[in-house]
Parts: sequence; C-alpha cells; structure tokens
Amino acid sequence: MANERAGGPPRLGELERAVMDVLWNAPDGTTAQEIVERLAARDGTAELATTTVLTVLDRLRRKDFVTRERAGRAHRYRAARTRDDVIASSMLAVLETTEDRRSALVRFAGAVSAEEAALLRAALAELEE
Amino acid sequence: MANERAGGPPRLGELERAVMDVLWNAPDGTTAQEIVERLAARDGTAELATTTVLTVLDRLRRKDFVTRERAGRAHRYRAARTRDDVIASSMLAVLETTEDRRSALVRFAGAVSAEEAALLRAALAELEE
DNA sequence: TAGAACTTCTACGGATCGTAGAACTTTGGG
DNA sequence: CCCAAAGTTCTACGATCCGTAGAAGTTCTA
Repeated sequence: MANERAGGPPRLGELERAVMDVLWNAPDGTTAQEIVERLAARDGTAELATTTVLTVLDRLRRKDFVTRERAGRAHRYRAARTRDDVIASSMLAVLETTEDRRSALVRFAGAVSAEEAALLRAALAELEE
Repeated sequence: MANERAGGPPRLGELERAVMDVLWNAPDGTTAQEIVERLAARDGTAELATTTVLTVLDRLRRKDFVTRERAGRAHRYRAARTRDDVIASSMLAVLETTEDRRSALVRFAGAVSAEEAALLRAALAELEE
C-alpha cells in the first residue's frame, strides 16, 4: 500500500516529455528511429539506444499519450493528445488540488507575466462572445 | 545519471500534501502530535506513527514548505508558503513546460468553468489598474 | 527463406515517498 | 541536579516511477 498516485493525470518524466515534443512537431507521426535521431540532434548528445526510445513510447502508449499504426515493418507513432490539451488539463489538475480555487486563481493571475496576462485576457474575451 | 528532476518545484506526495493541508488550516502552527490526530480524524483511519509524520515534516522542511520553532520540548511547525502560492506557482511551472504559452493559455481559458473564467477576468482587470 | 529491421521482455540502478523502529537529545518534575 | 518521558533524528525497507538498454522474439522484404 506504499504509494498511491490516486487522482490526477500521469506525470511525464524528462525523456518522456522530450519524446512528446518530437511527436508534437511531427503531426503525421514518426518512427522510433527518427525520434532517436531528432533527440540527438536537438540536444547535441550521443544517440540513445533505439530500444530506450521504444520503451518510452510503450510507456507513453499505456498512459494514452501516444497511438501508433503499422507502417511497413515499423510503426508510426503519433501524439494522441495535443500539447495544449496536456498542458491545460495538467494545470487544471493542479488547480483542483485546492478547495478554494477562487483565491488560487487570483494568485495565479497575479503571478503570470504582463504578456501572459494580456494573452489570458484576450482568450477570455473571445470566450465571452 | 539516471533520474534528474531538473526544473520545477518539488512535487508533493499524498501524505505530504495531507500534512500541508493540516498546516494550512492551522495558521499558528501545530505540533507533530496534533497532525497525527487530525489526519486520523479526517480520514477516519488509524493513527500513523508519530515518527512517520515527523519524517514527512522533515522532508517538507527540506523542500522549504515548512518552518518550525521550539515550543517547550517540542517544535511548532507551520507552513512556509501559502496554499495559493503553492498552487499558483505549480500551475506556472506546468505552463512553462511548453514553448507556446499563448495557445496553452487559450486552451486553459477555455477549459475552466464559466465561474472561474469570470474570476480570472476580474482578477486580471484589477491588475490592469 | 534468411537476414535485417523492428518490437517486446526483462532488468537494473537511482530517486521519491510512505512507513516506522532504534537511537539519541532535551527538558520538566521531583 | 538527575532521570524518565517527550520529542527528534537516523536509518531503513518496500513500492513505484523513470532512464537506460541488452536479449529474445517477431515480421517483413529482398
């Protein structure tokens, strides 16, 4: 009974997030191979083993972040959720850990940068119509 | 080099959060003993060992979520940060994991309830002055 | 059909967290 | 002023998550 994640969406690790970033930049999907290459290029580091990325892709699939389909002998992986969806629902999940969302939101509004405040205002204004 | 949390505020586990909740409801601080009792009362479960709560308090202290001061032979623990501050900065941390904050914010604005949208608008309006 | 390409299985080490006993420190009461 | 009780720190263990990747299995394609 040691550890119970209970509510909230599954958290992503560092590499998991990096892989998602690659997928989000490839709307038509990519192969594991290509992900390996892009990660190495992006970070200027040595390539990871392909199996490493495949393991991560598998975990992401279990978390419903990724889908795939056959393509020749490989699979073509693609993001199952948009980046914005993940970010927004993750922010919401955090917000839901408090009883007093009101004051948390007020605080949040005060904590974002001026530009972001403007963005939020614009987004909220659009909703109002 | 296995695991690197890198950026972002430290995450809280389930019990850690529960302890913070108790502290947030006790603005003048409490002792470990009292936390044990409140947790048991709140959840209707058996009391945890006092050392368990003390361990958690210690970890929270290292994460700068909690401070304490001597009070007789015990310590009096209190929250070092407000609940809203923790929530808001945690939301911000999530937001910062994307490059395109603009569209994430738009999506977020669309995902909150109508009431919450109104709250946000009000909070942002106040900032503008 | 065999070799290459790809995937799944298995595994390990580090980190975090829930959990708590053992050992140590402090202090109030006698 | 010293001791027992109250409180704290030390140490530890098991579970889970994540990064990492070899070994073993599967599936194409030439």
